Amino acid sequence: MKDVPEDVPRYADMLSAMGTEPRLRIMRLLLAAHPEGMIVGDIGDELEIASSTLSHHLEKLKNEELVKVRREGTFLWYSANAAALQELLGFLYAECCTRNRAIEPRKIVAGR
Amino acid sequence: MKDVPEDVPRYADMLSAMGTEPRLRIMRLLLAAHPEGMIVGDIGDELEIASSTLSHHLEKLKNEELVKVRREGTFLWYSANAAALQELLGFLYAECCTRNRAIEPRKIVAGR
DNA sequence: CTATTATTTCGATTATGATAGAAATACAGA
DNA sequence: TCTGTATTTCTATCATAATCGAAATAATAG
Repeated sequence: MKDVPEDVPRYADMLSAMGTEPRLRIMRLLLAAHPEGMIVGDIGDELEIASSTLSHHLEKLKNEELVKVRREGTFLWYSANAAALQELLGFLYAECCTRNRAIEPRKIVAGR
Repeated sequence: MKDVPEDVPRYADMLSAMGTEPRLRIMRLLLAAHPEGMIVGDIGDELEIASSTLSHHLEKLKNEELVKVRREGTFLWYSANAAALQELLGFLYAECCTRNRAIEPRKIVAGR
């Protein structure tokens, strides 16, 4: 398992995209509604975010591949990209403890 | 399992703290060196970060409880806070799919 | 106390991001 | 085509963050 330094900026951007209160709320909401997701208007209603601001946040999450979009008529359905999230967590722990094997990576990753 | 909206800002700050290239590199380095961690000077040498800049980044990671510090003589040893990371991941997925149980949360969390 | 090394704080500059109102675009239906 | 609703883009403002050199502090050894 080698280091992949070229991926660091990409994963940093993903973390950063989730690193604000409104966007983290959006991600949690979409995860709760996984896998169908929600339409933009309902997200905005539930989180009370102005439409232009919400659009800006959704664009960022989309750019970082944290959410996916599909159109259905006049509605856009946004949903969490579970595979990308999984990748991100894998990357974070990829080298865990490689300099000292006292603790198993799974022990940290797996959680409850 | 209830929603805990008051925790959102805290976890957003944790994600944001890891959401820059230099700090994500620091976290990965400290995870690789887990659980002893590394001294500031060695982190700076390995990542080629100016000492004042590095200090700034370490302070932020420490404020968000992502790293722990202990002093040993004139050296400061920084190490990853594995428990805090675990909490963060747990929070992210806490409500996964609660609006539709088609997918098991573990399936997304567990990874390889 | 002095010298030396490790680390942080100060101060200033530059860049990036969050926000939202108003205007523009996309789609569906009559 | 005209209308109404959903969503995005435009434009501007304000706040926060990254960076680093220089000076300051912390700890140890002599």
